[in-house]
Amino acid sequence: MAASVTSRALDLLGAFGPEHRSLTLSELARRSGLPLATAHRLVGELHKWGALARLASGEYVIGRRLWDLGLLAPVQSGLRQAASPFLHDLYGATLATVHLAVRDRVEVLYVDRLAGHVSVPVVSRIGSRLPLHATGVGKVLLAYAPEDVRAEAFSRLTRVTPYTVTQPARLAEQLRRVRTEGYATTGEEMSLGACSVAVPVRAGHDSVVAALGIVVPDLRRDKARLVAALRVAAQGIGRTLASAE
Amino acid sequence: MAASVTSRALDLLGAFGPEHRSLTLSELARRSGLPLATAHRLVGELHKWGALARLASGEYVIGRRLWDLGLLAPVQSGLRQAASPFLHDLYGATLATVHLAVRDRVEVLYVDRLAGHVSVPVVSRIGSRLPLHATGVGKVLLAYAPEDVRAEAFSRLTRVTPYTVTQPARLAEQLRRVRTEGYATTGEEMSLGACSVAVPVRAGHDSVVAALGIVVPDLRRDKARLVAALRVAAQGIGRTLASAE
DNA sequence: TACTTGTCTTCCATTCACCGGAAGGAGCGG
DNA sequence: CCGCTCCTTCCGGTGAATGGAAGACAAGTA
Repeated sequence: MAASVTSRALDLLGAFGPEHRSLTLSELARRSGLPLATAHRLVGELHKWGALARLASGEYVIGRRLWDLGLLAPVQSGLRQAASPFLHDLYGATLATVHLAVRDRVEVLYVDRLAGHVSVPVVSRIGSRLPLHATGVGKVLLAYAPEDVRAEAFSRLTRVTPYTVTQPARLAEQLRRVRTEGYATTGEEMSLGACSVAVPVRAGHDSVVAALGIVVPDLRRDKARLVAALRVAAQGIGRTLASAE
Repeated sequence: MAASVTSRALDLLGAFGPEHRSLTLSELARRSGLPLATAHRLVGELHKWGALARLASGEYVIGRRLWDLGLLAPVQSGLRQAASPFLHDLYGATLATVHLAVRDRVEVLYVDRLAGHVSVPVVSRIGSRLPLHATGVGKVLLAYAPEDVRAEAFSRLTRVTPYTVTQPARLAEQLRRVRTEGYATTGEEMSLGACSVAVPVRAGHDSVVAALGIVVPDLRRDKARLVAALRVAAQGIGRTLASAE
């Protein structure tokens, strides 16, 4: 119950999220469970320092100083740096939305993303987390995940669209094919009108450290070419990672 | 002098910077001017919440939770979104490092960046700030900045390389040419071996809202082509911004 | 082994900064 | 004008933050 000032201030920051990018003072107080007067004082300090900024409307948003700080976080920074040029190549070759993702516990965490002009409906953003079973990169990461993670993921096969795979047996079969074929696909399982292909990114020879995927409106056309392009890029990333130790 | 707990905790976070991505507890205490015991306790709270993470070596780094939060900051998010595909096009056309920057007071703030395989020595990163007078995008932003900003910038023409323009008269002449010609160039003024070209990005017809630039090893070759490609991209971004209101 | 020098961690009595109810102000819609 | 919601300010009691001191640990030196 003991609530230190620090944790209270942090809880105020925690009230923000992808769905709540801007909040009024009273919303902040409500969402963090603090008395209005207390929230007011703490928000004032956060604002003074630059952790929060205030819109013309009076609502608060995450400030630029936190943006700066966040960019310093070593969240897969080696991976992102190594991958960057290959993502562009891949975009150039496919003109599709490109995704680089890692597994964070039982979710997909998108660490980089590259959107094209003609965008199919894509939900992901850099930093967003999605279920492992409903995305291409997620299936790849799940296929090579340890047993306990797979068990946990199978216990929460939520339906997102009518096409989401929610039958454990069918998903297990798909994962088996991912391991033998070396790539995963989805068809409108996360978002209607969007299909995806993804391949694993390996550091050295064994471990899968990330997944590389693209989102396209239709897969029937030239899946083979897309898979080939993905493989070239994934291998390039892997080599870069290996050479950088 | 009165140092509230909140501001102290924030000061601990502020001890991190591009040059100091990982810090030991004692470094944190020193850099923030806090007694070791106090720093220890506060860092513990920040760590528990996920604002800081701890490396195997025992050093602290910015944690993933702050990374998440930072991504929520509305730092030119409209601009970044509108520009993204055009940056890729520009990279495809030039294979050079591409920069999108805005002016933050008297500095250049890089809001997006796209690096190629063969990278010339480039100092910038997303989120980094550099002086206005020593970079291509900086000169563009300075050329269209209000009078007081220009005055302030002229009062601090620091030398970065032997080629940095530090004479006010010469810089003023260059800015005049930026306005008449519509583009700015630099030659090893920020970093040896790196030249740059940049053009303004206009929303609607008048105001310059950002600058778009590329960095190449040599400019003598095909400056005209590069400027043309930059202009196409900048116009595209401007149109997208205008159509999105 | 004993000593040095640097880390990090824990403890606890003092005190001072945080707390939050209450009251006042500002804006809005009926 | 009243009622509603939001934001801001005030202030006395009190419990959470403070930081010196002491101990634990590791690495380097003689």
